[in-house]
Amino acid sequence: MKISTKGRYALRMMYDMAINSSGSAMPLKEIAKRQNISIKYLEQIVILLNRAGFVKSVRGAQGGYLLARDPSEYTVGMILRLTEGSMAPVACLDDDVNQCPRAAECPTLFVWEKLNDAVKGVIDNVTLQDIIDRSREQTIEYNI
Amino acid sequence: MKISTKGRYALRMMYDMAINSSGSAMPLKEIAKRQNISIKYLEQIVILLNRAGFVKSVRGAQGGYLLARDPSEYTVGMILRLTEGSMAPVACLDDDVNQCPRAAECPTLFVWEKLNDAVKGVIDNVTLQDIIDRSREQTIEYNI
DNA sequence: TTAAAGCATAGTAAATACATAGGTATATAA
DNA sequence: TTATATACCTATGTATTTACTATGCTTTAA
Repeated sequence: MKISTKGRYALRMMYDMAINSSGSAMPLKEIAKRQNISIKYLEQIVILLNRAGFVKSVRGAQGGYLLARDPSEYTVGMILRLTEGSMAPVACLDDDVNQCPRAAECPTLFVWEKLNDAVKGVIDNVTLQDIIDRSREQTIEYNI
Repeated sequence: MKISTKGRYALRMMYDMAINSSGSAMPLKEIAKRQNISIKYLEQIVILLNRAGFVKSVRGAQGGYLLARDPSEYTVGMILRLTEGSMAPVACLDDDVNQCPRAAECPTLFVWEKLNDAVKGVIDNVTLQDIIDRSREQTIEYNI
């Protein structure tokens, strides 16, 4: 039940772009340095964000990445599902393909449904903007 | 973020013991047959439940396993944590050992804390008895 | 034209998931 | 007392996933 580095790094990367780039493209090299993550690994993760249209890429020298939308338009759930795959606790809640033939009699299904709802309740209601706001508050506390 | 077969099978095994054994020990062979799970795999899982005192074993012919306590005394969380390990979404919430040195400045920590609380809110508040009650209701619906 | 960036694909070591296999120990029933 | 049924224990195997690393190509601003 762990979230892998892929999802966590994607979130940190988008957070980093949001707070550090001001209109111009942010090269992965700098994100990798600030976040202390292998640039080569980030390259593989950002390609998912790019293909999904979550970030825009600028090729060539002085290039890099930019958020495609306002931070308030990305939920944590969007980013995690894209990178981690489904966030459902069991495969039978993923989609119709993995439907279990025993679902109707499954005595534990309601537990997984409750768990799924609880997870969704969090990840679909926290946005990148919320993370930014929260980190600003933390910084202020430190400056007192 | 998936729950593995180990945790799910442990839950099904304990549920099976609860509803099918009436005082006498239930052999794994029968549980394996009813639940359609490899008996050899169940053996490895039940050993965890046994060592933790969740079930009692009866050796020899006519032997098997019994729940050690009333179904209402087992939460889903107890069973999952025993078999799956920690249910926290990130390692830094597991224990003091995995504490991240950046925790104080971590912009995403509050998200993982909320997620952890949401998961705990479900798995620590659903008991084996709840699963039994719910499955009885389902059966009744079918008999209408 | 060159350097800095993104883009694409492959490789790899370690861990994890999901079992299977084969044997030993113990208790019951014939 | 012997056969059988069960728990118990340890090892092995295979596929997949995780978390990277490596190599090389393409694009573009300066």
